[in-house]
Amino acid sequence: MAYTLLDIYQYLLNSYGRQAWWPADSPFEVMVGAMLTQNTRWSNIEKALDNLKQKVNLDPVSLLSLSQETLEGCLKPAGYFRVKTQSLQSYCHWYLSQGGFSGLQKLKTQALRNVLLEVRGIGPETADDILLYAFARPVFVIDAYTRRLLARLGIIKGNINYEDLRSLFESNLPKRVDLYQQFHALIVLHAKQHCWKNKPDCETCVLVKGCFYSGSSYDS
DNA sequence: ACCCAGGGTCATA
DNA sequence: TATGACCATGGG
Repeated sequence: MAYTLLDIYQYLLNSYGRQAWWPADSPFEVMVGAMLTQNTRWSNIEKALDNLKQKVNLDPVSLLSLSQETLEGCLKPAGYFRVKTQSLQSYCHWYLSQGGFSGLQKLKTQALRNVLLEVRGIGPETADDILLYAFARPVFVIDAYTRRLLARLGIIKGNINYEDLRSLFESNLPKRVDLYQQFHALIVLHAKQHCWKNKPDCETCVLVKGCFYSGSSYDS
């Protein structure tokens, strides 16, 4: 590959600087945000989080004290509000049954990942968001932007599966939480800054000349 | 009016 | 294992 993953990281870091990710007041809020943001803009999730905070403290016991209707009402701006209400309630029950944050923090990363994936509504990316940004584990988060960027750079084929791409990152980078947190944040920022649908040209982007990887041509 | 967003589940072949 | 339908709101 022309670029190593570290090259890409250095370029992004030099271009944008360090990012403050994930915005949240607590690890539990990170988890809630991770579940809500599935296939949805963060601005929508902020509205839902505000609705929740206006009713209760953002902790599992308080969330479970809300009726189904009330919770759905709060989550409405987040989209898929019925699905996400179910997922969030399942998560809260599971979280408490596992002894909360301190109980879960005792598990090794692989074990924690496995039990996370058993929760309704948590797939690989959401699990890895939670592992990396709430539990501070060295797990690389793969999303659509990550896949498109690497496909655009010719490093991977667009249809590489999640686990293969994750292991590509984790086996070619130092296993450092801070690095993983920054890298993922920078990839998302870069995609939004330069590779938007309406501005396919990005002369300031040295990494990908004429970069335009928001379209579907690199999805397959 | 259309497109899509920081995915996941389930049914089908 | 892989593809497709479905979930739903809000911003461009």
